[in-house]
Amino acid sequence: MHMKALYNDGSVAEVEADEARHVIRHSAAHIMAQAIKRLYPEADFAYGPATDNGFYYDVDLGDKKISEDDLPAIEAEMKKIVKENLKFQVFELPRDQAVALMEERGEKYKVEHIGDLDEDARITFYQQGDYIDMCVGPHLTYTKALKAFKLTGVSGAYWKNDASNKMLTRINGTAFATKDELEEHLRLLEEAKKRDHRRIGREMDLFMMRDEAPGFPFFLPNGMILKNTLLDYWREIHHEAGYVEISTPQIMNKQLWLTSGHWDHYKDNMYSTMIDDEEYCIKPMNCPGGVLVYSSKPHSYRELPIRAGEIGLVHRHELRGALHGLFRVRCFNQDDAHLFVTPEQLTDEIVGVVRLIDSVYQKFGFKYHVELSTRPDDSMGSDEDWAAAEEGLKVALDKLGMDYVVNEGDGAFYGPKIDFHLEDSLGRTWQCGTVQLDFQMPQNFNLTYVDADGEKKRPIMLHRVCFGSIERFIGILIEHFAGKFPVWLAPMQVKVLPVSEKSRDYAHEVTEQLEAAGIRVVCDDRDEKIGYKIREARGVDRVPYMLILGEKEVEAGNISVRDRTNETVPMGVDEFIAKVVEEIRTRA
RNA sequence: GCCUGUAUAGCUCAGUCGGUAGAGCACUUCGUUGGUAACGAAGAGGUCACCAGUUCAAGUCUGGUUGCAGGCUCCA
Repeated sequence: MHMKALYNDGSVAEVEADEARHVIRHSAAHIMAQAIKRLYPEADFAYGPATDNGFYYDVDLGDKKISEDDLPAIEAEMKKIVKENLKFQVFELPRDQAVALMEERGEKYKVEHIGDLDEDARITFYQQGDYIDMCVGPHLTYTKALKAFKLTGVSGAYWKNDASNKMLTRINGTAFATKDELEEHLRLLEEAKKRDHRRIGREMDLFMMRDEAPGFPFFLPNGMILKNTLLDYWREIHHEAGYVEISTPQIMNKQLWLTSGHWDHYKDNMYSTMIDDEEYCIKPMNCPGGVLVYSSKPHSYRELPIRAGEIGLVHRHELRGALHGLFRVRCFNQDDAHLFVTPEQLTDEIVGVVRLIDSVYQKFGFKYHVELSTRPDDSMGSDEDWAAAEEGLKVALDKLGMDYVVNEGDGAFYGPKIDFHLEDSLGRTWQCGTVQLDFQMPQNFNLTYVDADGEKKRPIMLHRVCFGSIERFIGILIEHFAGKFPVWLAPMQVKVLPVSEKSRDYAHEVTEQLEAAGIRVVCDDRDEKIGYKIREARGVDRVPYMLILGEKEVEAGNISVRDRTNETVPMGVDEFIAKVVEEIRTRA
C-alpha cells in the first residue's frame, strides 16, 4: 500500500508498510484533535503520537469530561473532516514565534513542550484547515487519505508520564490503510481475549481470584500441577547449573529491613505485623534472608561462586489499580537465587545466568526483549559503585552479543539490572527474568570471604530470577499456549472417552494402565454421547490426547488416539504409553 | 493511588416508563447405550456486590464503599 507523506522540510515522498501505517495513525491523531477542538473549544492538547497498535491524544478539557459515550460524536466529526479533504501543510517558526503562536491558541502544554526542547531544535507545525499542531511529522497530504479508523477508548494519563502532574484525558484509537485491515485487527483483538489467562484459568480450573483477597491468587488442583511441574523443571536445571536450594523465613524483624535498606526505599510496599511488641515485616524480597544465610559462617574464596536458589513467597502491597490477573499480584513466588562471587568471576556468572534464562525461554518458545535498567532517583550507594555495576552488566551483555535497550532510572534501589520482558496475548510486555548486580547489600551486612592472600574481601552479590514470578510466568504460559500446554505441563495429559456403557469397563482398564505409567489421565465415563465428551475434552480441558474407546477398540484390544490436530489413529496401549512417557520425560 | 467504565444464577448475558427477577450453558434427577465439536425431559439454583438516600414502592434513580475491566503511575 503506497501513499504520500508530507515531511517537515516540506517535501513529499512515497511511504509504505510500517512507515505508512505510522503516518496514517499520526495523522489520525491530528484529525481527532481537530474534531475534539470543534466539539470542545476549550480543549488543550498535550502529546498525540502514533503507537504500535494505533494512536492516542492526551488532552486537558478543563472542567469538561469525555467518556466512551462521547466517542461516536468525535468519530462522526472526524469523518466530516476526512470528507472535507483538507490539505496538510507544514511550516517552521523560530522559537519566539512558535511560543507566541501556541500561546495565542491557548496551547499551554505545547508552550511547555517548546521550553523542554533543545536550544537549536527546529520547531515545525502541521496545519489542516484551521487546526495547527506542533509536530515533527510526517503526515498525510490530505485528510481524505485517512480511510479506516476507530476510536477505541478513553483513559487517563499523567502529563509527561509523571504521577505528580495533572492527569489528562487520553483518547485512544486505531487506524489502518484499509477497512479490511481495521476489521482484521479488531477481529484479532477479539481472538486474543479468548486467550486471556484469567478466562482460561477459570475454564481449566487452574486458579481463581476472590474479592475477599484482591491480588492474592488461589491455586486450584490443576494449577498446582502446572506450578509443581514447572518447579520440578526449575530444580532440575538449577541443580545442573550448580545451584543449591535454601528457604528463608516469611517474616523477619524490622531491624533487618532497616539494615538492608528496604525500610527506607520500599516501606510503602511492605506489609508488617507486631510480634511480642516488636515490629516485623513480611518479606517483599528474598535477598536479606539469602544474605543472612551467607553471613552465618565464614567463607573461603574456594567456595565461591555460591549460587543459592530459593523459591521465595513474597508479599508486596501493590496499588489496587495496578492489579491484573496473575500478571500483577500482591503475593507471588519468585524463583530467586543469590550469587556471591569474586570480582574475577562476575562477568562469567552474569553470562551464565543470562544463558540459563535464555534457555528457559527457548524451551517454551517465548520471544522476549532485554532492557538494561540503570540507577533510579531513589537509590543507595556511591556513584562509583553504580558506574561499576552498570558497566559490569554491559560487559556481560556485550560479551553475549545481545541486543538490549537502556531503560534509564528503572533499576532496583540497590543496583542496576538486566530485565527480560515477555509478551502477553495482547502484545503487552511483562518483566519476568532479571539479573541484578548489587554492591550495597554486601556492604550493609558486612559480607566477606577470605581470599587466597588471607585477606578478608567483599563478595559481589547477584540477584536473579528466571521465571520472575511463578504466577506471572504461568499467566504468560497460559496465554502463549492458549491453555493447550505441551504434554509434560498439561494438568490433564490424557482423557479416556468410552463411547458407551459397553466399553466402560475397558476404558477403566486402560485408564488404570496409564495411571500406573505415571500419566495424568481422567476417564470421562459419564452417560453422554461421544461428541459431547470430545467437545468438552477439547474445548474446556484442552487435553493433548483423547482416547476414544468403543466396541471396536474392545474387540481389537487397542485404542483410538485423537490428538490436538484432530487426527485419530489406532494404536496399541503399550505403544501409546511409551510415546507419552517419552514426551513427558523429554519435556517435548 | 489517579482517569474512564462496569457489577443481575457457577459462566455468558436479557430485564422497556421505578411496581421485589429471566434465558442459554453448567449442575442434579429420570429416560436414553449413543462412534469423533452440544441426546431428550424435568428439577434445583439469585438479600440483583455492599452501605446509605430519594420514593407508597429501587435490580432500575442519587451519593458513598468495595471488586472487576482498560489505561496512567508503579512493578516480578
